[in-house]
Amino acid sequence: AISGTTMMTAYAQTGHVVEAKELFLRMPEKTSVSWNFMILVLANHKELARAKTLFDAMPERTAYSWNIMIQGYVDNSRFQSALAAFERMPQRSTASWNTVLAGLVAAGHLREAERVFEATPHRDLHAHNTMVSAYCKAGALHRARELFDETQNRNGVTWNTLLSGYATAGDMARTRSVFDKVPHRNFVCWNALLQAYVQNGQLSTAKATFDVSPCRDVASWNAMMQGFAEEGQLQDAELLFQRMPKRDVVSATALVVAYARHGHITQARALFDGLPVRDTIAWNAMIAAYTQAGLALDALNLFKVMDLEAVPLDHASLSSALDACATLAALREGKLIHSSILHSELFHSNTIVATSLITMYARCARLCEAKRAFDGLTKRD
RNA sequence: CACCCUCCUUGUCGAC
Repeated sequence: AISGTTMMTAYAQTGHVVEAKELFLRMPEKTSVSWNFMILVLANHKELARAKTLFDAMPERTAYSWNIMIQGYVDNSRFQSALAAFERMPQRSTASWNTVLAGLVAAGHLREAERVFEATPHRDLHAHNTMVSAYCKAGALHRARELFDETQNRNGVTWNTLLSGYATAGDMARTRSVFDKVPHRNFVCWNALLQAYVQNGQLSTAKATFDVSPCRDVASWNAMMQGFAEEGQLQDAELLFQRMPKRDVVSATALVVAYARHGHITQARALFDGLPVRDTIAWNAMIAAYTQAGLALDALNLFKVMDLEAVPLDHASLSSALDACATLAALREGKLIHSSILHSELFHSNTIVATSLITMYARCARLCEAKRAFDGLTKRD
């Protein structure tokens, strides 16, 4: 017999969240694994409030359960809640420390991250890798290198992190020398080198790397295609897209954006409509394409469809939609979006969304004033 | 004890 927990896991992994939920509720004896797993599913689907309710209702919370909640808060940029949970939990595992560390890094709090790193009882390889990555993101490559040198038992992630750090900083000499020293180059490593050349405008070297790479996957093809697109070589990008052995939603989104940037908005939309899988970023890209083409009404309409189809919104979706409202001076629509933001409680502390909200209200207010002034004028006449 | 949570590469947006 298949256990309920196994069945539930299978449902959730195939995207059948509702079925997983029902099964969980019907399970006569809920195991600790099933509780944790249900919380994980809810947290991953941005249903943090429900996850929290379940978390509170659990008979026995392990460090694992706490870690899921902390990660959920981090994913939703609720860093205060993450820290609060971290401080409240009875015993912290290494994963707890690492989750909080990664959360602080994601929030851009390097000093705090350093403090947590120092305080971590068991600083494992994950923690080291997270900090190397943090220094790279902050442009502190010297510190990244020092920590890299101090790190025992480096793995592929450690090497790849430093390599990408140099690449982002535009230091191709060090990027290359790190690459040459990597003990076992994996797919990420080769792709990181490829991307390094792409993002530093060395498309022909990128191409050469691509051609000799023993590790070519969909990410390699996508990176090359994006390189052509960014150089304005739309036809080459298109050709690559057609020749790719495998395409995913990333490939298609990149081409949608490329079409749009070249003014081919209809082609972009056709490609978008034909996608078998459309994630949040794909929708955002299409909406932004309309906005940037000055087609604010199309942008707003597509946003409404996105919302209707229950695609998870993020700060970029909301920001684009609000920008469209601003352009159209659509105060009513803007207010609707605003209230749904307040209702969802997901974007309260998001500065990007807040900025778009202010812009929208400012623009509408100005127009309203203008309209009032105009009305006043006609009445006088 | 094992399992499930934490780190690296490709697509959208990010306020002088």
